[in-house]
Amino acid sequence: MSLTGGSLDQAQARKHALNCHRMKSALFGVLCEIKEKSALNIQGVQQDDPPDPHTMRLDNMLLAEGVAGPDKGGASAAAALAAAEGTPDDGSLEHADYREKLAQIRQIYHVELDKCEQTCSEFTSHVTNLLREQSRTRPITPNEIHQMVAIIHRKFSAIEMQLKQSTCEAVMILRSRFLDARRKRRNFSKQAVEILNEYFYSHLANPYPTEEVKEELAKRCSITVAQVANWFGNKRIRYKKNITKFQEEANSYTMKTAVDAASVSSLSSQSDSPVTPNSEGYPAISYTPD
DNA sequence: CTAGATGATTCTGC
DNA sequence: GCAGAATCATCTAG
Repeated sequence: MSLTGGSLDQAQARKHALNCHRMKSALFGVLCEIKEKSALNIQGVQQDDPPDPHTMRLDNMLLAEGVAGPDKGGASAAAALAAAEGTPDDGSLEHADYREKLAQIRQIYHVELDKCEQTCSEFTSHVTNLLREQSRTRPITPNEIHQMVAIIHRKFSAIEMQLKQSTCEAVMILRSRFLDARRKRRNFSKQAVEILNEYFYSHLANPYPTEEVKEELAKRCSITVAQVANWFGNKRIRYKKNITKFQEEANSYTMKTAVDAASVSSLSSQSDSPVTPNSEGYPAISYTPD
């Protein structure tokens, strides 16, 4: 304070004198001209850069996924998902979940985008005002201000692009989660496993059900033929890998079928049992009671 | 939370 | 094209 206090008025007066100097505008003109030509000038600023194909791709994808553009609640994406899946039965619940998560992504995207745009315009006007203010005391051309604004916009559009990219990634992850059938794996019902095991162990010598049998088993278990085939494929290999581990299970099922066969009584409600007796000559697992 | 179980997928050989 | 084998991703019991 002691340094400036006394001379503040003096400095202000000098500044004012400078601003009002008759040569000021001429001097500024020359300085600006030199600046435009010199290295101080902002280099490499192309005003009309062509639309970036990467950005366009991101925009198109966000539009297609229902994240950008009019709010459809991800309906189109969910529809596409349903079409890709081809399973209209259990789809509604899954799609509701999908839509909900997509809506979350959409909301975050728009909030962040708005924030970005607002910050950009605030920062731009701040810098513009600052430069205009400074242009009174140092040579700054309107073109320079314009270029500075362009630079700011470019920086912010880079941030926007990153936002778009991460949003796209999030959507893709979400999509893959819902499209990947493995992620929707549900264990078969106890009854279904029972039916399949029953067939497997009673045909242990040749556990290769025919197409007809697979269809029958699929119907009884309320699963698809492919699932039956998968189950038998897995079962065969896992059984073979560790027979001792399955010994107990095998015993329980062979016993069960033996009991069932022995008492073909009225209590058996399975009139359409596909469990055909094992006619092959393969050695079945031996029953070893404890 | 973790290990084991389990349904699905992918690759390979026949 | 099918079966076996390996692997993945999820489910589930403890």
